[in-house]
Amino acid sequence: MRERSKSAPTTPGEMPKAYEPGAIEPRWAQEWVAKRLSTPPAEPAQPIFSLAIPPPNVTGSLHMGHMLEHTQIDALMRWRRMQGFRTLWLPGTDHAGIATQLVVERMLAEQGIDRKQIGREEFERRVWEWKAHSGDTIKKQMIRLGASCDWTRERFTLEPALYRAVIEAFVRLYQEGLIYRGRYMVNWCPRCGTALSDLEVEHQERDARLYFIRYLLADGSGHLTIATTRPETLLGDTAVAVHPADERYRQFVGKTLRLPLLGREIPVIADAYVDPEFGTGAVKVTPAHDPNDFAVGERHHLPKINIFDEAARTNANAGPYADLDRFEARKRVVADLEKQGLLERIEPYRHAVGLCHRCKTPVEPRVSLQWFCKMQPLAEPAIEAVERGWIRIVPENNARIYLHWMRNIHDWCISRQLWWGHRIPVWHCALCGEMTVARVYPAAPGLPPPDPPPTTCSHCGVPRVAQDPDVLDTWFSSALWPFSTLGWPDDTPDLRTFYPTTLMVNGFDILFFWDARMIMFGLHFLPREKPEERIPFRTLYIHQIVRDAERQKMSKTRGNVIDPLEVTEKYGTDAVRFTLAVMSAPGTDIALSEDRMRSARAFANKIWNAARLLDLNFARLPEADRARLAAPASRAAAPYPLNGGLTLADRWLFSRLHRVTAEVNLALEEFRFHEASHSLYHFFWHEFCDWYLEWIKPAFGEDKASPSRDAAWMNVLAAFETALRLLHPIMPFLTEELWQRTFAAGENVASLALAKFPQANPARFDDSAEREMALLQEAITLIRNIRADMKIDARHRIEAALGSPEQPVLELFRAHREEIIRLAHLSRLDLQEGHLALAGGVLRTVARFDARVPLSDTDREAERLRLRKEKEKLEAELARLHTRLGDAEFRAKAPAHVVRAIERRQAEYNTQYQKVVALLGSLEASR
RNA sequence: GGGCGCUUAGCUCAGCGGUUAGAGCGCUCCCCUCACACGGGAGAGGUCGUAGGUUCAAAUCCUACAGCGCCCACCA
Repeated sequence: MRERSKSAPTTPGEMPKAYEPGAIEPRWAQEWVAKRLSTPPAEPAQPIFSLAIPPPNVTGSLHMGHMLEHTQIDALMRWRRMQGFRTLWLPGTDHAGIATQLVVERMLAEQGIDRKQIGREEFERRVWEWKAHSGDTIKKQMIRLGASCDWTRERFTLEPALYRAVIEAFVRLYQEGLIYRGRYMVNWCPRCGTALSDLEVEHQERDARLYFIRYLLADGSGHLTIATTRPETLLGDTAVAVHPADERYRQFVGKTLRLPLLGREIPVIADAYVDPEFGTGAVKVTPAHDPNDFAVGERHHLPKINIFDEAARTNANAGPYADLDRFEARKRVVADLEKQGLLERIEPYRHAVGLCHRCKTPVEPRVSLQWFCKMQPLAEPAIEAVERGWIRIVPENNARIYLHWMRNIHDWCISRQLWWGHRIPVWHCALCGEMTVARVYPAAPGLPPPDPPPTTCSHCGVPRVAQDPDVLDTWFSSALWPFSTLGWPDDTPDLRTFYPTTLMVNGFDILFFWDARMIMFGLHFLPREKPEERIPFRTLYIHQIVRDAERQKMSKTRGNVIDPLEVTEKYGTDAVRFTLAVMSAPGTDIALSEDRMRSARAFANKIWNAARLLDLNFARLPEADRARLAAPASRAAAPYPLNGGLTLADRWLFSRLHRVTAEVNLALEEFRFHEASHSLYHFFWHEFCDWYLEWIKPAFGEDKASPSRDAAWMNVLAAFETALRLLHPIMPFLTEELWQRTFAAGENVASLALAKFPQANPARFDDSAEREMALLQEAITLIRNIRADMKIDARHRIEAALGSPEQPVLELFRAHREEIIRLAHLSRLDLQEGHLALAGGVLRTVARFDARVPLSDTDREAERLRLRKEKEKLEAELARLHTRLGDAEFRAKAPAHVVRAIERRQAEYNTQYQKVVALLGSLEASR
């Protein structure tokens, strides 16, 4: 049934010494795609786990932020898929209107080409060219990362089907009266030549100046001084405003001022918007170039004088200052004011400047004709969906941020004066000025035919209509993504099966841009009875922000991106994935460091070599034994008992394995990738490799067939294979390679990616095995400790003695004498009942036993100092515990188990303390 | 102006009410022991930003302060 990989090494005993990701990872990446492992199977009955990718912008290639996002999504996808969910990770890309247009414009600029020279059609053709290139790069990167997407369902926001969804959404909202067109003040980017939404304006604190300018009264009876940060806009002033209750200026209200430089007469008006505390308490009013002044102008019916063109250069209204850049105009205006003695003073002033989110040009508020989407009616259900828990937001404090924003939402400017995007499907009549709406989109097979573009006005019938030149904000199409990609507006099987999607994963930076709007549009457009079935996703998980070494945010426009392919090639995909996962603690940022990647690479290598150790020994077994021991049936039987009972090491290992399994499952449930990774790292390296493999080496090294050899092999292979499964969601390549090599034969799945994810069995938790193993480890460590402190050559075997007054402890040591001898590198081990005497050696003592190494030339002084220190520490600790236990309130109020634990500890410390005192005594006596 | 977050070992960060506070890297000492020097073994290193408070008990909860960062916002 399954098809064994031809490329995987098949001969045991031939593994390279080090893990070579470059030779292994690309092979599996290709094979997973070729075999379509990530296309959800057809059976409809299974539980669904679906996610629509946050479509990367086709502005270039993927950066580390994407890699973090994709690593987390992929880990969850693989985990759920292995758990038997019918998973769909739907991939795709975003046309990213303004961002992509900017990239192509910059590219053309390098060739000295302006987009206006080549025209709209040719420009769009060039952008499509670029899109093909960028989209291809992105897909390759994702495949290389191992992203388990269903590539048969790949989407792009500007492809015909999604174009159609956008047009459908627009037309419906328009017909419902939720989309309107009007002349309002909007944020305008003079470089991009387009309107922006409020969200696309980035505020940045900057040092600026506050100019105090005199406006003379027309009757020559005096002057008013105003303060402004933008003196050049006085060219468009149509009033000066003061607060109605401001005594200082009461006499001025209603009088006429002469506008400096231009001499135009303007009134002094009273408006409560003015803050008497700021500046001089008098404000120049420029209704065409400031949002507040715009509102004042509306209230007072002031004329709006526009002094700038689309590129924020002064126009004819600026009189002698016409045809200047806005900053040049400022210089000239200030210089002339100074010359005329109208500039009182300049103060340094720090304030926020609005910048274009994409190109960082200072935004110019501008009155223009734009399209808007009414938000309040859409926001109400979106608030309810989160308040009532239909959508869970993780980490949950993001829900508060979301709700706060939603409750204060403003209408959304959705039109952009760009060429790259979905054209607004509205035709304007040259004669009557009315609008004609039509469902026009690119025709394609499988789609209903679009409306023909209107040729006559639907109102007056005159054949002089032209399509609105604007395109839609790129986030308009993004807002439809979770359902447009599944076939909406048609009621497709995919939409019925996978919507609402189970999960959305993205960064905080697009919570408002995207998540909020998906929720609003999903709730609005899905033709389903219950609102909880209309939501676009059931859980929204907000991931960390990846920063560079200087803790700067990584972003395409900032240009400080680390190419994921570069580090992937250097350290291996799995190592980078593990690094990202292990640093993914919720609510924190990730300052990516190469140190961590190196350590993750070492981890991969460690696992590789654990496999190699098994492989080398396994290779010596007869082939029939190998087939039998590695067979799925053998692993299913593990842990395999020997002579009716498991060895301590196996009880311990499987106890730990099941606990780690529980930890990993729980951590992934809660998006705690760092906990899952830590558990796996610690288990694999420090428990499985450092202790377990060392412990059992002699057993599985046996050549001769025996029940003990078989038991050892079955157990170690089963544990190792389970651990590979556990690690697969985070390190898919390494685990797949190792699994295919040893375990795939006889399995009915083609890949580890389709194998079953382990489930913890609490019956395997074995406290006594863990306690006993801890005692043995403590004994071995204690002897190694003496060796290291006494500078005993690591190659030299020595004698040692262990003594304990407790029979069970001695029994344990006796039963594992061989392991202690081997792991502490001894030539001989004596076991004695009771405490050990110093007897001319070095004696170390812990609560339940003593260890002694006979030595003639020990450094007694150093040993004495060490003991002194230990004694002091114990005294301090005992004093603390004594006070604690002497506190009646503590005994009365603390839970019984806490009191008992402290009493136990006190008893242990006491024993220890007495032994240390005695030891110190004998050391000093023999001095 | 609001809102949110951070301050724990030299560095980067976990832990967020109950044993002697952890990890990775770095550092010190020993070892190329037949899986791995991307390794093994053993260590050193922290009064958990400051000051109060709550509690039997506080890195962990509360308050204030200091420093750092982010988001939102129409005071020119």
